[in-house]
Amino acid sequence: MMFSPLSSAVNTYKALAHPARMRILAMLRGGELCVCQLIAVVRLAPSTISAHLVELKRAGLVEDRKEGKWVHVRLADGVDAQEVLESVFLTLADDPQVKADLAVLKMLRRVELAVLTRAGMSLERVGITGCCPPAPAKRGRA
Amino acid sequence: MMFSPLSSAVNTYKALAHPARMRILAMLRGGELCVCQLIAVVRLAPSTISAHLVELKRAGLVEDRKEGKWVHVRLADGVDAQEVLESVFLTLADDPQVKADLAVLKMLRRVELAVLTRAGMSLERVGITGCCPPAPAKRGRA
DNA sequence: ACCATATTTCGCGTGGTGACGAAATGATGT
DNA sequence: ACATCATTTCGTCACCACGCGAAATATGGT
Repeated sequence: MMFSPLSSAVNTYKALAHPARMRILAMLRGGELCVCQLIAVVRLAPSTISAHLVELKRAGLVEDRKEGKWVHVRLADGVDAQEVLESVFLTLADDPQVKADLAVLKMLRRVELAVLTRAGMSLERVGITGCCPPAPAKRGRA
Repeated sequence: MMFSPLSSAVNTYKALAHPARMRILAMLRGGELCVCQLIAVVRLAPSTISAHLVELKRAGLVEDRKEGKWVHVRLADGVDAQEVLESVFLTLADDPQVKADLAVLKMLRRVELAVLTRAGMSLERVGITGCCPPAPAKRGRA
């Protein structure tokens, strides 16, 4: 499909205008990731993450690749996207949430995908604790 | 208010993710404009344009200034915005809609604001014709 | 003071977005 | 063939964005 520069720019910015999608892009900066890893870090339902990825693909910002049981996602290498993404990453570099994501990711990369998925994409269950909510902490003691 | 880099970036992109707002920004590139001029070119209800301007102000992309009966809008000079806007303008430079807007604007700048507003912000009524819909053309003859 | 008028605010209808869980899909491994 | 399991699609719900016209606000002219 052919779109005017205006509407394709609008589509790009629409895709960027959501925290979860920005976090995903920031994580992909470090290289290709499995969808299950994104689910684990962003902590949204698989169906929700999937929808966000559809949006990012529609905007031409990411591409995916099926490898066996898993789907791997990476930043698109189109010139169009590249430029926008660079400016995105500059502002995001010192965001606390993004930094936390990258820290978790560093640990997560050492966990086999099979282990992660068998744990239901739960970070806690693969030994990565206290990253986002320090614990469920049902309201009771400190 | 203080926002994290992530959420302020999201807010910025949300503000950019609408054709009318992008067109407004592209027009402001050429310098300060009266709200009534924006209404005339974009052809949306005054209340709608006003709402879009509120959005752009919230995102820190534009500032306004009241001069007598009229409100003048200009691009914000914050460093944050400046950088994003430049990349926006590059992609928008050869968009047909944006180019048409700028052409209309060139003519509009020679029309006094009082004349424009007394014409109900109608381009046709100030002698600028055939820019967007070649004519109402109620469906009947060619 | 009063009227005209440029812009904003308000209220409302309509359509789209984002969340989820349940069900479908498609590839693996037994 | 069949069971398993990662991911997507679908249906649903709540909410927000965006359009408008009517009413409110504020400024200038008479």
